[in-house]
Amino acid sequence: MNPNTPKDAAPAAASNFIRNIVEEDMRSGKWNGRVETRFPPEPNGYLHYGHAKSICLNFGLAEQYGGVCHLRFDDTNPEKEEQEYVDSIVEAVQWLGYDWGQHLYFASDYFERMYEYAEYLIRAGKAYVDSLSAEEMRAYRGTLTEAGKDSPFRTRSVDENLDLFRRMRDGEFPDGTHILRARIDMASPNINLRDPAIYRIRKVAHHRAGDKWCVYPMYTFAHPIEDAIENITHSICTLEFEDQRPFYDWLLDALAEGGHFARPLPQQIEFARLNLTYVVLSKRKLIQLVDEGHVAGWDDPRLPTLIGARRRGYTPEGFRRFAERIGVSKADSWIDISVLEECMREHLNEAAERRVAVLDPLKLIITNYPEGESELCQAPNHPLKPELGKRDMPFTRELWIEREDFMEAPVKGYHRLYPGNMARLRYGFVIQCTGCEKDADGNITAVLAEYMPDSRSGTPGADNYKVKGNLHWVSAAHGYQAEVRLYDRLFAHPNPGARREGDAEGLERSFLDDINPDSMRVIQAWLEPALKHARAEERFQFERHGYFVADRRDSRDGAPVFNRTVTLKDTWKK
RNA sequence: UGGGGAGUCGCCAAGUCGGUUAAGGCACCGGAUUUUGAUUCCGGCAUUCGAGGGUUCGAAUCCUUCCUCCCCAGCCA
Repeated sequence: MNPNTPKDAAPAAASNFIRNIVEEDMRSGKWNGRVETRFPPEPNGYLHYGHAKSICLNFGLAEQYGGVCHLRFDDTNPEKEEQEYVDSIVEAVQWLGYDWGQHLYFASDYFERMYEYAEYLIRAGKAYVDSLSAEEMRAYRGTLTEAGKDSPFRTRSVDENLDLFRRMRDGEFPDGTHILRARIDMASPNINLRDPAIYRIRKVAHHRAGDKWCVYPMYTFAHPIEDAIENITHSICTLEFEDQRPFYDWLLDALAEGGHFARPLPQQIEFARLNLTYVVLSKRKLIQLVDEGHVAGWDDPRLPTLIGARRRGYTPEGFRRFAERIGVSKADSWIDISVLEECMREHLNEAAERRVAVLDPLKLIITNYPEGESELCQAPNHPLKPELGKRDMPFTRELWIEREDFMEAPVKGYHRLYPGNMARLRYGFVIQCTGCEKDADGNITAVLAEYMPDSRSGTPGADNYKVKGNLHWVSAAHGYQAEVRLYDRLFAHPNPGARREGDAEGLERSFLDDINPDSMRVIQAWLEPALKHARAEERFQFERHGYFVADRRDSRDGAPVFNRTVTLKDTWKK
């Protein structure tokens, strides 16, 4: 086995409570070995890192147990949903590498059946049309500690309810005048069971159904039905829906009793949503960041959207690795963003070819190297994969090196360039620093050094010199300048907008106050010639710096623009 | 003060129908290799499971009291 193969290249699936449920169902034969899950986004926004966890969970489960996972759009609220979001979601899930096959569904395609089920509920005495106003309904609902009371319309006859509901559908009433409610228990300690609303009048065109409907089902009513229609076995959602599970079961049970669905019925299972430090994931905050121009758009590489992550250079494999690493449970937890970053590094370390870039250039003059001459040095494209070959890097008298690779007065432990010290120019020669040049203000303008002609990498003499320092370089005569964007975390605080110790009483913080002013630095870097031909979205490790990707929007043929995905780990404390 | 959840190492997280030393990962700390101060490799890292009481030969696992945190009163999802 290749010693460089990461130990978790093919990680054994760790046990978690959802896998346990599925495995128990497999053992008991509850579903005859079938596993069918679904990722059910509402098309009212862009997918973010939190969705990635859910996508990996649902599709991953299907993948692991030989089942299928549906991509289903929960488009029951025409006022918020748009086709644009459907398209972006499809693209994002595909980008993550998941395939739903033929199983692309829309809740709106079930509207007819949902309507029929609603009528069935009315006929079964399990639903009624209420004509209270929204405010009255709220008042009748009671509070967390007080029971609610029955609406005066709760006792309407089946015929009257049916008549009213049909007229709601036919558009006879304005929005908000009537509503269909499940008839359960206004005194239930679970507020979600106090006759929840299941169908409302909304005279709005739907992005797919057009003008066909003026009554739309509520999530509470629609979701269980969608699951049942699609024969979902395990309906996985986040914790805040836990209180709704009794209604989920009540509804499907009622429909099963009426012969509309066969048992066993889908099982709702809740898990804790993702919380990440240094990141905001709430839809409202993301919209604000975009609308107020704090970032350049929904695909800004600093945004935690999947479309942003893609531009940033994050990889689908990295997200999958991340999902597996953080696990699934019901405990509220905060994952440090560095875990995600490390997952990206791990994948990129395997996947990305190496290149050289000088981000903060300082001239290095090899005083004993002839002017006007050059020779080719060979640099491996990937140290872990020799089969990827090597490329040429021209070596000349004048080179660009990193400004931080020289110190006139070195600090303790520094082992790069300083007067008298030897270091290796990676893939080139060992040099000995002889001094530096300065301008009138004392700024260092060039480093001077002599090279050891017999120390060339790859030759027998290369090992004659034992040096600790190893620096990268680009020939001043052959390299070229290009735009590189150095991205960093969007927020400078782990919990943006949260109160801090020592905050004055009553001080209100906004997450916007915690925006990192250095979240993006645009520089002109010196790049090695081979980088000129990078294709959009091609990823590289810029040696000793980090991972970079050719921007998919702004790169041009022969002129790629690079985005920094994530830095390399650096145990040398500056 | 109603209901529903959750509390196991710095961060995640197994284990929860009681049974020898409380999985694993990440982080961290060594040490080895290394032409990336990267990677890789080896080693270390909870007498303790939110707290107290109890049952038991034996408890993170059972009982009990308490504490903390999260969610629910949209005609949103």
